[in-house]
Amino acid sequence: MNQKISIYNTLSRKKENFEPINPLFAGMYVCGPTVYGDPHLGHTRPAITFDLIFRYLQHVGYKVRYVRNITDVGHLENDADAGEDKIAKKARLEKLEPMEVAQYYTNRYHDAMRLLNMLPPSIEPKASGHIIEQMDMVQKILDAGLAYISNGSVYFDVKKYNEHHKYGKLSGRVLEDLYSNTRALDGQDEKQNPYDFALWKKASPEHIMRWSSPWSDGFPGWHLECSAMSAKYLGEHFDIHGGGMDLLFPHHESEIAQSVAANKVEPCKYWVHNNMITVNGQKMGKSLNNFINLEQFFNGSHPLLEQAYTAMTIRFFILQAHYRSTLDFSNDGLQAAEKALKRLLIAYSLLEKIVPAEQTDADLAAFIPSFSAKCYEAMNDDFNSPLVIANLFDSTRWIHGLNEKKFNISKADLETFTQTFSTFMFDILGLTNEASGENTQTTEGLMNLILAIRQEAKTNKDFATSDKIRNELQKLNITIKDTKEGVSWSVE
RNA sequence: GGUACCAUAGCCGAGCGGUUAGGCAGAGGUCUGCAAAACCUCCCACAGCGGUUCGAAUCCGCUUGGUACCUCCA
Repeated sequence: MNQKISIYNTLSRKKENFEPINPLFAGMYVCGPTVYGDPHLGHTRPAITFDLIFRYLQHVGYKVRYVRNITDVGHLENDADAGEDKIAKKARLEKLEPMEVAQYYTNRYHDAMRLLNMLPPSIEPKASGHIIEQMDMVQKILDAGLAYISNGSVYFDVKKYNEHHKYGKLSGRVLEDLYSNTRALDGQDEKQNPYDFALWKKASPEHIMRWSSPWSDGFPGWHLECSAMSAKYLGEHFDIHGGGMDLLFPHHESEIAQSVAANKVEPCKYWVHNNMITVNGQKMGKSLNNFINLEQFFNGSHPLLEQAYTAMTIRFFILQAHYRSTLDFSNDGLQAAEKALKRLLIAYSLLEKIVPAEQTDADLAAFIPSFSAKCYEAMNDDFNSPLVIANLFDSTRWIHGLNEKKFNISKADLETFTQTFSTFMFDILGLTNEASGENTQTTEGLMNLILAIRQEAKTNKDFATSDKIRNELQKLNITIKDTKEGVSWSVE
């Protein structure tokens, strides 16, 4: 690898050098969505964060296996015994097969991810397809003596585990505090201690998602799927485990405990957590009922939205903040992102049209390698996408200078410049020009005809006609701009 | 209450001990029949109080304010 990446590890609360377990290969597991509702803005944060990491690791030469699960069983709506599976509940409400619900929302999720230009993960395993692996893991933990059976359910024995390991090492908690701070919930009589968590839950008669097991007809517990599936596809010890900060405790903490109990090894080397998207300073979340669906962004239908925002605007908006910072939703912020992205895209289209000269001016010749170096430096420093964007903006000054023929650039340097810009903008940040490619030959021909007529009117100083054409086209969301180089048009 | 973390110009948002972040908005200008857009220039902030240091937005302590997790959550 020609780049040294430093990555913030939640486990050590420090940036560490990224050194994968197997040189040249990188394994990354990310907690995916529970498919019981439409994807909302909150879902895009981890998706974009780990898409960025995936893209960058690949770019610098790692062979990356990126695993992101689909949770279609097992997440309880409330507390243990009184709880009902989220998918099952939705299925009951909508009178659908549970798998129909899961499939529907999985499709919706995929559609949104595609629009946001996410690369698909290498493997996207479903919890429901890995019941056997999860049962095996339960048995291993039972065999290790770190779980107990209670009324058909299997619970992880946190207290016993803690005798030889440290439960709470990831989230910085100590067991004694957990004990005194755990709320008294209903139906905890099955547990020996309130902080124990379920590995297998016996299904109540009305529970429609259930599988046979040695312990009971039931379903796997909250945290088990990620442990089982990551081990299956990435090995018992892999490189990166990612997810939202809200999953730190108890989800990831429990994953560590389960994996250590079952496999005698911690699941991963680097824990990476993205921060939350907030609305008016508060976390955007399903449970707080303050989330905005992605579809609502795309059509502008949510009351908090002043307008519709494209997928790329959202992607850019998110990339403009570092993944470990909270990001507050605002119309101002999104509108700023929309304009800023447009400027970068315009700059790139200008860059593509630059005609090279014999030689490159000295200042520019110095800039081009430093531009590339700074972009790599930013990405190497814990994937600092806002800094990459700042560097792209710095380069636009040179692009405009070239466009106005203030500088000269050689063919080779122009290629390097274009390559650097395009690599970071499109390959690594994963931005795209949504508008391009929409215009058919017919449209192109029609527009050329209309603009020729308008130009004729202008030449004849018939501004009434030329303005009429411009205004009427504007009503069709086609914007005409008279520039020095000629007339340009674009569809909004 | 416990645990983690944050506080940067009108707004968003980098910064990790010493020289410009960047974007949006705003002001001036260039271009233009007029628009619009674009481009150029300008706008120098770090919650408060102490401390460490030759030097602190950056390290330490305290205070204030805020967030997340401790129950499903991206």
